[in-house]
Amino acid sequence: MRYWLLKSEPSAYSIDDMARDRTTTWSGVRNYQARNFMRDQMRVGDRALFYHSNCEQPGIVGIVEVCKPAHPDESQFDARSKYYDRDAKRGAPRWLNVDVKFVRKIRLVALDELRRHKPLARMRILQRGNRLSITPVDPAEWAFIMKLL
DNA sequence: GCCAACGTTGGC
DNA sequence: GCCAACGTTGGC
Repeated sequence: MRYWLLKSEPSAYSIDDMARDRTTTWSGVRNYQARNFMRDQMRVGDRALFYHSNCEQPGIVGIVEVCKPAHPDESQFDARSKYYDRDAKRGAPRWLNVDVKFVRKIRLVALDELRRHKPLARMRILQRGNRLSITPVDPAEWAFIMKLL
């Protein structure tokens, strides 16, 4: 089993939305590296940190679990969606998504707190210029964060 | 709102 | 295949 970090802008989809919905389709990912993580490495049962980005208090706010493996992202076929991709075909979908289910909310572990912990220094989220919305989390990093809670 | 960093596009 | 231009991300 692997560990992940999933970014979401709370103005678009927050941990409270996740808690209300219980499960959600992680659609709208339009980056090949992130897609490949979902397609090639994410498995049902993998756990992920739910991270609020581009907001007043960026940081980790919850835990979710992969509950359905990668399948075609429906929004790529929807001409009215901002995620529409005219080059994507039903027979050859370009974009995939997994589904995730809510596990629990946690206290905010803010970005600046993460930065203060040496064992977390290599986390992708802390590297400058990081933009990937799905990143692997090392098991040791995961364990360290769980102890902070 | 600014702007650095990054991924993608497209002309050549 | 190179690389400049462009659009997006996301912390500040």
